[in-house]
Amino acid sequence: MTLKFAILGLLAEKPMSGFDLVGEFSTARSVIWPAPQNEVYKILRALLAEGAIKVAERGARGRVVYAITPDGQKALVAWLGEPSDYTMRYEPMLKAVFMRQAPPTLRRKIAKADLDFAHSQLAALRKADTEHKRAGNRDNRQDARRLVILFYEAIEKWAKETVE
Amino acid sequence: MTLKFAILGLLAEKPMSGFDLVGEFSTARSVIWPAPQNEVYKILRALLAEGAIKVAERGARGRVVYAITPDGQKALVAWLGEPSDYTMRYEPMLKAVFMRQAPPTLRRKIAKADLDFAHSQLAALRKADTEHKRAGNRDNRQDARRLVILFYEAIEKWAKETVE
DNA sequence: ATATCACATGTGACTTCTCACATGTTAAGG
DNA sequence: CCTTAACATGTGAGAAGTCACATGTGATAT
Repeated sequence: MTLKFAILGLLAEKPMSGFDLVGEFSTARSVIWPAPQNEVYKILRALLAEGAIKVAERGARGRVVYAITPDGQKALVAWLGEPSDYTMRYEPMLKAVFMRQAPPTLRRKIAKADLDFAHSQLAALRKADTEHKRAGNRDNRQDARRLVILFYEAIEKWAKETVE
Repeated sequence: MTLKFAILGLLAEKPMSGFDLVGEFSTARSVIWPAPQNEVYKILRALLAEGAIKVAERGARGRVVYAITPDGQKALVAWLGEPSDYTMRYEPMLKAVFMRQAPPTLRRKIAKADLDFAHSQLAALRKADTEHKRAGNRDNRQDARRLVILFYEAIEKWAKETVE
């Protein structure tokens, strides 16, 4: 059900088509909550059926742009207000739990990979940050970007300690 | 498939029954990778079928204790060596992305809840840390605990900034 | 013109996950 | 003894997520 609200949240920011949404989930943002192309269209149909979104525009090549409805807005805020599920699924963290089962060389290799990934993400996030500031348009994602930056800095710190 | 290795990893630390494993996944550790009771038994049957684990002991009330086999050890290390999937599923982080869709009061409420949760987790983790140090037995989980502590400290920092 | 590629959505089979319920066994207390 | 609670595993239905493939359309470059 969480993915449903991820899609609804994106549509609350601006109207988009299924194709656009697939793009959102397959790039930088996919890191926070992944979604196969398939699911996106399925959920759009469901959201449409329950009246949370509506067809805003029909374009070329069968393109359908959806926009959030007032009902959808309400549903999104209601979800935000509900107590969160604090369980996490993050493979690198699970691997850390069992790392000691592997020889030191492998442990260092794993930490190195995590470090590289954290660096690439941090670079992208910081670039997005400065670009948003330069553009000066209001930025709905600043809270999240801050959180994700802190998150990868934590990974970075851990990985550095572990590589040594 | 990740859950399979979570179970295999736990059995690599010490032999356990399905019931024991269910307990592992429903307390502190569940926070890293959740598993319904149901799945645990199903995966145990699968692991047994592929020879990654074996029956180590049969106890009262139908209790079956499983232990990892050399093949299982190999499979675990092979999994550790594979490139990680860096996609994350963590609802609080997703909510942060769409937070600005909610009024400031609600935003503060969400951040407060995250802060409280981070605090409770940090307290538990630090307690486990000092206990392990006092006991002095070798600690397979120290890397992971360090990572999780850094993670919750990041959450804590973000939540504090956001509550203000 | 027409070939090619990016755009755009869809279907079906399969695995994993979740929820709810069902069943039998031993330990422990009154 | 006998009830109760914790121990221990299991089944089945349905939702959500994954993988691979299929289909059609419009832009653009040769």
